Amino acid sequence: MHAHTSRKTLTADDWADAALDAIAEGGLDAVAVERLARRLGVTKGSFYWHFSNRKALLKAALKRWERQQTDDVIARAAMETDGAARIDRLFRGADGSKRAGQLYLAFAAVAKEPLVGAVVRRVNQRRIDFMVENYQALGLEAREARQRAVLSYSVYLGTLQLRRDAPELVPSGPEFHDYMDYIREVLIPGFEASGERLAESSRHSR
Amino acid sequence: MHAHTSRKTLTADDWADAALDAIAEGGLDAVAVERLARRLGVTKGSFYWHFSNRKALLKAALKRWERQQTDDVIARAAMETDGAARIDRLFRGADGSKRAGQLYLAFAAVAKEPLVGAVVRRVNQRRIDFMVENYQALGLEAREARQRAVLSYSVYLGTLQLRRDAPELVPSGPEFHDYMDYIREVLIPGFEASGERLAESSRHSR
DNA sequence: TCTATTCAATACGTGAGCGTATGGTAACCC
DNA sequence: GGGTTACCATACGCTCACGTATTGAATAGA
Repeated sequence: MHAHTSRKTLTADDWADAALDAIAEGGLDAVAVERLARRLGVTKGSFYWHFSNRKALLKAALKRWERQQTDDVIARAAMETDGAARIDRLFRGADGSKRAGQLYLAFAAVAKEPLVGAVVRRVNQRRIDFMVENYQALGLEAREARQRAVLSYSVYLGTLQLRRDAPELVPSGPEFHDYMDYIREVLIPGFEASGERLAESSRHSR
Repeated sequence: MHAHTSRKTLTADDWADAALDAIAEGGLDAVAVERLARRLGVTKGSFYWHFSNRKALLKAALKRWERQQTDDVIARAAMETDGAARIDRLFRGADGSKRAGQLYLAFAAVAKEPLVGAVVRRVNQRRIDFMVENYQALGLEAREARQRAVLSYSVYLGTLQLRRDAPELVPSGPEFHDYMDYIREVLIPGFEASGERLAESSRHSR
């Protein structure tokens, strides 16, 4: 179950990953040296050899997280050919990795700490910039591309939040695809629901 | 500056309000008995007379918050005549009270605590239900009304989050009204931008 | 084999926060 | 005015977490 049975000696990255896991599950407070040590099957003695203090661990964890959530995610999405598919891919990511969402929310919750806040701002910045590019690639001029990007990203964040705080409220199961189609229809210009089963909806003329 | 100069003796509600203030500013961890006491100009002795323990204070604070964020907010929005105006009002509320937003995010961040989580779920439930009613009042049938309600509420939450974590990214100043009009146009069926100044936008045909 | 380096265990000191116990002081009641 | 009640202060013990200091063991290199 635990990973500490594989290698016999720990690295700084092992600690950083453990910190990220802890944050995802229990928030920033869960990053407690002794608790992580127990989790890794060692004691504090190990930790203070790899890091000078708790803050250094946080920096390392934040660094890893930032890379994963910008370069990596964007690189993966950039593999799609057109802007619409990229936007769609980012949205699917929201549903996909639960850990990623938990991590963002946990970090964002303590964005008041300057160390964390700076990284959170950069992550948001890069994500939205990427969104803007995608919308521009779809033919929108700068101003509207930015509006749509911000709105889309807000939907992303809000869905993340709602799925965590009240999962029973967000459509799932058979209604899930309908809901996703509706979102795409609203947020992706030129998108039309495949099945066209939203007969009387989407036009409010009643 | 502080309010403790007005009355000479504290009440349980004073403590609950102080707790809510602390949560809004510093998260749940900021609810520390001794710190609140200093803030109120007294010592722990006072606290443990009004409450049996910290948990009891949290319960009281949550109770107050739940009422404020459901009954009160909804009652105020219900004063509007039609559904569109009500939805619009709820969105304005997001921009209005900063404290309310901070409070929601702070509570939601610790929704894992059963005590908090139950309340957060109820608050979300009632808000979304109210949204659904409004969309139904606009002529949408149940299924689509729910989809739109969830999406709108997600936008609400996401904007809240984004305004806190990266305020420079969300349109403000002169662009703010344009952005709000865009949001309304997307989320409120039958809405058309008043000034019609979105000449070449809002139709992606370029 | 001897030794330096790497990694970890143990023991200790400090501070913050919770909760308890007990004492103090006004106001009010009779 | 003596006593009860409401409200608060002070002092104490406990736990948890951070960080330091010191010791221990394994491994690699010479």
